[in-house]
This record gives sequence, structure tokens and C-alpha cells, in this order.
Amino acid sequence: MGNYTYEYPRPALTVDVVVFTLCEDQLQVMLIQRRGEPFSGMWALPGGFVHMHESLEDAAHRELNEETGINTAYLEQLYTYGDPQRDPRDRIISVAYFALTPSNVPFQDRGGSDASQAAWFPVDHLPALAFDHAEIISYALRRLRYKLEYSAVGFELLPAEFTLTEIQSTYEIILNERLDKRNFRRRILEANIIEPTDKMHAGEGRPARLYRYRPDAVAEVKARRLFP
Amino acid sequence: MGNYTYEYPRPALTVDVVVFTLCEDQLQVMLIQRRGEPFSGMWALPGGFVHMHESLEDAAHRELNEETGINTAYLEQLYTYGDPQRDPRDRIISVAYFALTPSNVPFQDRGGSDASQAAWFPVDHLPALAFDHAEIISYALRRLRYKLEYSAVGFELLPAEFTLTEIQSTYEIILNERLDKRNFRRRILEANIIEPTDKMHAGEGRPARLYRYRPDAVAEVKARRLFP
DNA sequence: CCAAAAGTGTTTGCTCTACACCCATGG
DNA sequence: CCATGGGTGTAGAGCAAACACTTTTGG
Repeated sequence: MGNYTYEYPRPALTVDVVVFTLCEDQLQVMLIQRRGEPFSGMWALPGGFVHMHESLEDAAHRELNEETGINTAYLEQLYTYGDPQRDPRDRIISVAYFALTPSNVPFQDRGGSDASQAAWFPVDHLPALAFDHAEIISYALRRLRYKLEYSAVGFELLPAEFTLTEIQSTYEIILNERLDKRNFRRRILEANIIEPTDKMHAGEGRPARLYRYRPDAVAEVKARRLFP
Repeated sequence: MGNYTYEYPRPALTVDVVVFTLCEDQLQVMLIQRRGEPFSGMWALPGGFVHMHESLEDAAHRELNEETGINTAYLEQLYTYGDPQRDPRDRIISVAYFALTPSNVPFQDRGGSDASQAAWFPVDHLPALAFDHAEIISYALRRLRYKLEYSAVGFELLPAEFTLTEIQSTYEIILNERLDKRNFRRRILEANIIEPTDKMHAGEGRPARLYRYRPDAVAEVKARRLFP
């Protein structure tokens, strides 16, 4: 950090949040339809300006809540987008965040001044997107798939209690790939990150045991090495 | 991205660069001694304000070159630090970058107005650091170790031609762990990312063949799955 | 001829994968 | 009693880890 001269013109600073959920057997992302220019009518990520005295993460939580009513437990920084041309009117830097919310958490559409309505969209059927938001979502999706393989973020998309089949189909939907039931169950139980409750989930067919995520679980797997 | 009101006060935006190199069998990081307040006399990462019409990555390259003379090939974004208290005088957001440079590339100390001198420090013997730079370096180090295991970034720390023993000791120094010579050689050759040159490296003992990194190499390994 | 570093294969254990049938419940 | 989803074990293949001696050069 070199020269401390404070007269430089400053870019504006925003946060944008990519929230994923699982709904109707699809991975979905929350978008807001723009009302004002530029990109009027197109869809964009929830987000907005960072206040002068709040942290970036606080700003992401606040904007997400203001625009969609979602209070997400899982939020992590994704990447900072700073191309000088990314907003046609002004230099705007955006710190993108990546969030997960369980499928059973409803959202409230709180469309404000120039944001009109909020809605979930399946990640493989996105509408036309404003700014560089298509790129941001595509990177967030890559990160989600990647993290799913070496950490336990998948549970953030599930309710507090869930069946083994529910976890498995969470994984299958996100990875877009079928998994073997016996292998999946053996390994998730051996990983020691979930524990059975004494409740059962009734539905069609034989009732399934409900499990919960162990709050003390540490589940990160060492990467497979390229070299020994 | 919601409300477009441009009257918000704006935080200042800087980039900071964590450059690693290997030197004297140690992993080292480049620091600059501060002359002005705050943290006068302490050491800090090379960095500075982002200009209004340059990208974040360009700013990182430029600041690194201005302050140390290094033109690094490998530069990637690390994380954005935005705690409201991280600079005692003003709200400053810093986008941190992570860079690697081969050991044989010299640097020129171009200490300017309030940055006095630049120097390499072994990562396990760092001096007192200004701002949150200790945290930034610690995160960069974690990322380096992590990436080393699933990608081929290690070669960015080596000269264009190198011996197998040199790669191995690069890995050993960064991971801080001894590796088996035969397994290492077998796997790095099978990975098909380096090719032999017809040159030999003379020194003490039997001469070693020099290899080069294959420019067309794609070397990312799939992560080991937590679940199948 | 001695010191110093380069180079080279095999065996063993473990982990991953593939695979099919019975069970409990509700209607 | 039938449809629906829940629950369970084993065998074979491929990958990873451990391990020691010979070769080439310079002094």
C-alpha cells in the first residue's frame, strides 16, 4: 500500500449476491427485474451500494434481505468484478457473494424504487441478464459444484432434518449426475458428519429415517494431489 | 444491483499484491517498508490506488512493477478486504492479488515517496506488518499450498528449464513435507505436463536432465470427493 | 577412488466402483 | 396385495505408498 493521496477520484462500490436454492428438483437462482435504466426490464442479481460504515459481508446480507426477504446462513465472498466498462454510466466495482438457502425458506418480494420483482429461475433457463451478471452466475455455479465435492456445503440447501435420499438427490441435481445409492450412503455415514434423529419421514412407500447435520462436524477433504 | 443513486460517499479502492518466490530453499514474500503514517517503519504489501480507467488486474500489475520492478506472469485475484476499520484514517477497500515469480528474476528497489525499500522475507520470519497485511499473507499462503496440490502453479516459481529435483524441492519447500523421489518422478512424467530438453544441468554429482513445462499442458486434477 | 546427486521398478494394501434384492408402509 | 420408496453387503480393479540400489560426473 503505497501512496496515500486522497484526492483520487473513486469508483463506486457495490455488492451482488448469487443465492441458490433447490426447488422442484432444480437448482434455482434469485433474480430481480430492473425497472430503471440501464438494462431496464432485464434481470439482475440482488445487490446494491456498500454503506460507508458496514463491512462487505454485512452489505451483502443487508441487500439480500432488503430486496428478497431472505436471511441466509451461508454466505461467502466469490470474486470482485472491476472491469472499467462493466457499467455503462460510471466506474462501478462489485464484490460478488455466493449464498445458499434451504428450499423450504420462502422469500418476500420487496421490490423497491427501481427494482420491480424478485423470482427464482432454474440455472439452466436464465432470462436475459443485466451487466456482467451472467458471468457472475456462471462462476458461482462452478464454485458451488466444486465446493460440493470437497466440503459439506450441500447441507446448507437442505432443511434442518432430512432423509438420506434427499441429500443424495441434492448432490445429483447440482452435479447433474446419477450417484450410486449404496456407495453414497456408506460414505456419508462414514464421514461422520450427520447423525440419525429418532424421527421418521412418512410419505409414499416405506418411511425414511430423518438425519441432522452434526453441528460439530468438520468436513473438508484433502484434495487429490496432482503429484505425490 | 438495485438503487442507482450516485450521491453515496465512496470508499477508496486499492490493490495489494502478495508475491511469492523461492530463494535459498525458502518461500519468500516481497514487502515494502513504509515511511509515512500510519504504521510508519512497518512493512506492507506492494499496492496502491486503482486508477479510474484501469482494470483491477492492470492495477495490480502496475503497482507491483512500480514498487518492485517485478513483472510477474502469474497473477490471480485472492480476496477483497473491506473491514470498515482496516485503515485507521479512511474507509479503504483492498482487492488482494496473489502472484508468483521465478527465483532467478531480480527485482529493483524503486522506493518512492512514502515507500522506502523493498525486500524479500521468508514467509516464516515476517517482520511487523501494517494494516491487515499479516492476514492477507496468511490467506495467500494457504491458497498457494492448496493450489499446488491440484494444479500446476508450482512451475511459475521455476525458471523456464529445470531439473526434476528442482521441481520436487519446490514442492517440498512449499508443502513443508518430504516427498518420495520415485513416486514424484513417475507421477509428474505420467501427468504429461513437462517434456525433456536435450540439455543437461551440470553441478556437483551426476548431471541432471533439464525439462521444460509444456505450454499446451492442461493440469488440473479433479478433487477427491467427500461423497461418491 | 571417493563424494555427491541422478536415475530407476516392484510389491502390497487400500480405496473406489459396480452391482441386485428384500423391507416397511399406505392405499 | 400391490405400488412406492427405504434400506443393505460383497467382490474385483485400479490407484497410492513404501521401499534401496546402481549410475554418472567432478575433484
